[in-house]
Amino acid sequence: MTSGIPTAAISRLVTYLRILEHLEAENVSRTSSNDLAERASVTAFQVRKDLAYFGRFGTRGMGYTVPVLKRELVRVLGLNQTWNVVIVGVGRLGQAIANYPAASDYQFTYVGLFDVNPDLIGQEVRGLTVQHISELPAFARTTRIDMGFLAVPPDRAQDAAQSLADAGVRGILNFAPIVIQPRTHDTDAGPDLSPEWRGVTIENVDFLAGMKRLAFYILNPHLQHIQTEE
Amino acid sequence: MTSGIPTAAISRLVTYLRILEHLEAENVSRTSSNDLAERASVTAFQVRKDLAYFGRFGTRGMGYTVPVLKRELVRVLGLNQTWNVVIVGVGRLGQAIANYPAASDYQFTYVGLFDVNPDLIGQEVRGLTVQHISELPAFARTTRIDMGFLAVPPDRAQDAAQSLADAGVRGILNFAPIVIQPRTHDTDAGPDLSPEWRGVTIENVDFLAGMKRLAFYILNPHLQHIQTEE
DNA sequence: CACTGTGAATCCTTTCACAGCC
DNA sequence: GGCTGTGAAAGGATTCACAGTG
Repeated sequence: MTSGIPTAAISRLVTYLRILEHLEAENVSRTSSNDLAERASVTAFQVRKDLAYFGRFGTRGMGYTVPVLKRELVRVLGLNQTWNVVIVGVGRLGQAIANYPAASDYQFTYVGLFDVNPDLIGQEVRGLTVQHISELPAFARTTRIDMGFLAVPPDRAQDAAQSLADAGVRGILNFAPIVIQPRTHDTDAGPDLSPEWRGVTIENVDFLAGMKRLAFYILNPHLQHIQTEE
Repeated sequence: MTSGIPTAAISRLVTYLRILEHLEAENVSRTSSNDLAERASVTAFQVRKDLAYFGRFGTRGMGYTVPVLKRELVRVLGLNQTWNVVIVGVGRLGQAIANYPAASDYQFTYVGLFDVNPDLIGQEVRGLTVQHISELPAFARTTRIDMGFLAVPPDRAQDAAQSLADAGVRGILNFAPIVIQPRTHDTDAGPDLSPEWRGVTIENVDFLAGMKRLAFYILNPHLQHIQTEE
């Protein structure tokens, strides 16, 4: 990371935000780097450093006020604006995601569901009609799509990812157990990203990988790390 | 990590293994650090270093033979032995996991499903009868449980994790959006893990966090990182 | 000659100690 | 006095250059 903010810090910010939501729900109005650290299973140094990357949100000698820090983290993470999401792949996993209660927190909105299975097309899932993936380009011309969630079988994931990139999404949350290859074209200065992949971010959520890592750490407790986030 | 193996290396080994399975399925018999690197979106240095933590699996001047390297990674990751898994939480997400096709690859076997919802108890899911979570201790006395997958709502996740630890699991794959707190008891040398949590590894698979990180990186493309694994 | 395996160098992340402020 | 914010130090992870070998 050239610009100084560790990617792990972003994961931790998400955790801090969740803790603040919890504290707010319990009407706790103040907290501290120590309190947050304990709840997040990190050190207080880490909490303060992570927050310091983005500003000064506390009061020395006092700590943090829950609603203020929460608001600031929401802003930093971009959760105070709308995000239009499509899901590609509406099998069991895609439906579980679509129906997951907290997933439409903040301004995330599912705007379209796509699949190739004729049995699914036309079905209603969470108030949306499943469309064939071939409808995605037309759909993208009428509706802004910010993110795509990819919950198709592994052998279809690369093509589906390409469809999402072609549709102009800015980010892909990939549930399939593959590494997505952004398409490249060759220039004389080596291969370069195709324009539809410029600035597209990919996050992987891969439980098969998680279960294999778990096997490894169970067998090798000496290099244990208590808790990992992919 | 005091002992020298970066945790990120383990994630990458899982990726290399997947690539090797893919190559084997296509009857490719040889590969190289360069080929693996390209497919995994990392550098060839990284591939060689990651493999070197565990042994010498290649031939200088030649590369790696696919079945050999695959077998070695399977062994390193502990996938050549049986793993008995229970799922706690058999809602939509738990069922999607139980039915995910590749999840019973290698020697992973689902041996029990648990929930608290009366509508689910007694139902068959993937050939197993859903039991009430209160049956878990008795079940654990008759069947060895290696891992627990935790797919319950966030407000039940801490208690369910405790039940899994009490049942003697060695690892928890946590799908709930919370940080699990291993129970501690206080000694004069500070707080210490309770015995049931000794050596228990936790891996988090959190798509809500993934979607929030995605929002952040879409908004901050200058600190982009192409692809992250939680 | 090609490609692996690896100590050394670099880079990044976390930890620390303390200055700054309420 | 207590707790945040931060430059500096320590610790890890990645990159590199090249020695080693079929």
